[in-house]
Amino acid sequence: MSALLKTRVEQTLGQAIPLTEFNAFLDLLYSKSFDKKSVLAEEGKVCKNIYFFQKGSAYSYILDTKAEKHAIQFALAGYWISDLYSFFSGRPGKYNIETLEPSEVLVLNKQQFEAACDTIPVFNRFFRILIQNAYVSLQFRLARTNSEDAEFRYREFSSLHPDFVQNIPQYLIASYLGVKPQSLSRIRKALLKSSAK
Amino acid sequence: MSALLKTRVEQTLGQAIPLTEFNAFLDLLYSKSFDKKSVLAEEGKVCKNIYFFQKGSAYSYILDTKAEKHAIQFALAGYWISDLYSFFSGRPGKYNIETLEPSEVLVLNKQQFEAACDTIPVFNRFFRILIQNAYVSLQFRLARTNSEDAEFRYREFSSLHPDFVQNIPQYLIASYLGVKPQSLSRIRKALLKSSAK
DNA sequence: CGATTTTTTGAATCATATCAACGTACGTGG
DNA sequence: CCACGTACGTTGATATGATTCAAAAAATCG
Repeated sequence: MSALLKTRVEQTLGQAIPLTEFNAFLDLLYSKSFDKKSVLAEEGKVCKNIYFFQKGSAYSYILDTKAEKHAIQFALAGYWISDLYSFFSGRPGKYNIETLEPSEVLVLNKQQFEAACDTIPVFNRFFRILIQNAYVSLQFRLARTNSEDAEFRYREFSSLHPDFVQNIPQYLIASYLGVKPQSLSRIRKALLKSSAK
Repeated sequence: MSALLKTRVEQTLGQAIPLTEFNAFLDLLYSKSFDKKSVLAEEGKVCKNIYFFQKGSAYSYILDTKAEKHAIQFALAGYWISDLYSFFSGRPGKYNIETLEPSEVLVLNKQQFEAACDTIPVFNRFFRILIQNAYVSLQFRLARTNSEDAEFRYREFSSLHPDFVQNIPQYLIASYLGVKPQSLSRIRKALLKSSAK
């Protein structure tokens, strides 16, 4: 029984979920531990699972034409992470997912996912909302990248995701925000100065 | 009967679709004409339709904190456009959609959409793929914005979407690519020069 | 502890934005 | 059908935010 998972699913759905349904869902997941730097998904390979983090953290990234990493998404305890495109389409993924710490995750694979959607209507809805949310947050992020400068984006990110700022290395946050680590370091310095006054 | 729609749906699905199923789907859509600059969706209002363009063109955009427009998506004949987030969630939208020319579109509203998903399994799959594609192309776009310079992005955009370059005003393409119109003008000039040699 | 990774700092450079002006095209009413 | 106004595109000069290169300082890990 994972209280964290239940809470999070209910938050996503915006409604309470009967315990019987939740337990039916829980039966479809299995628990797994990963070392630091474990690879949960790899570019070019089909991503067969969705991961729910109970402990630890991970991030997904893409390699650009110069083989540089660009952080796409972060997951801490209570977050889902996957290459949803590859997972849903069954096509080779474009992203990599790696743990940042030793982690405990619940794994949902494609067959069980389909079983959950087919047999538990509320989970059909849940996963539709999951991809919607992913889509919306991407749209928002792109709009911000195109319209605000790096300092604005970092401030917004900090207030929206203080947990990420606490737990994710700064060079990955920089990458997520679309700036170089050196620039983020300078931005933070400037913010500290101005808030000190 | 819209041959264009049938072709496009089959392309998206990657499979042929029986004529009976297609006609059942077509019955759920209705055709409508719009003047230039018609508003198909508006920020703050629930977007109740998905639009398929038979003729004409449109674009969706978001307003940033400085009230500047940022193009999100374009639609020419053969393309779908909507505020999918608002459409699926039933929540107020964050985007605006406006025609660029007098247009003829097929309209699918939420009830008919749900009817299509419930009664025609292949359309359930179709719409799931539609949002997946939207999600994937956004991910790709964000990765590019964060990793490549404006000239690269424009060249890639031109080769990927020559139809957009032909039919969409340059200042909107600039906005879509996350640069100012003046900069795109200079980029094009530089490209013309280098290709002339 | 030593080794590696991450963060900071400085100086120079670069890409894109900004401001301002002018040219061009388009379509709308006279 | 032409003229006029508005929207769009181009160009130049300058400003600015962010990158790059290089190196040192700080933090983390085995």
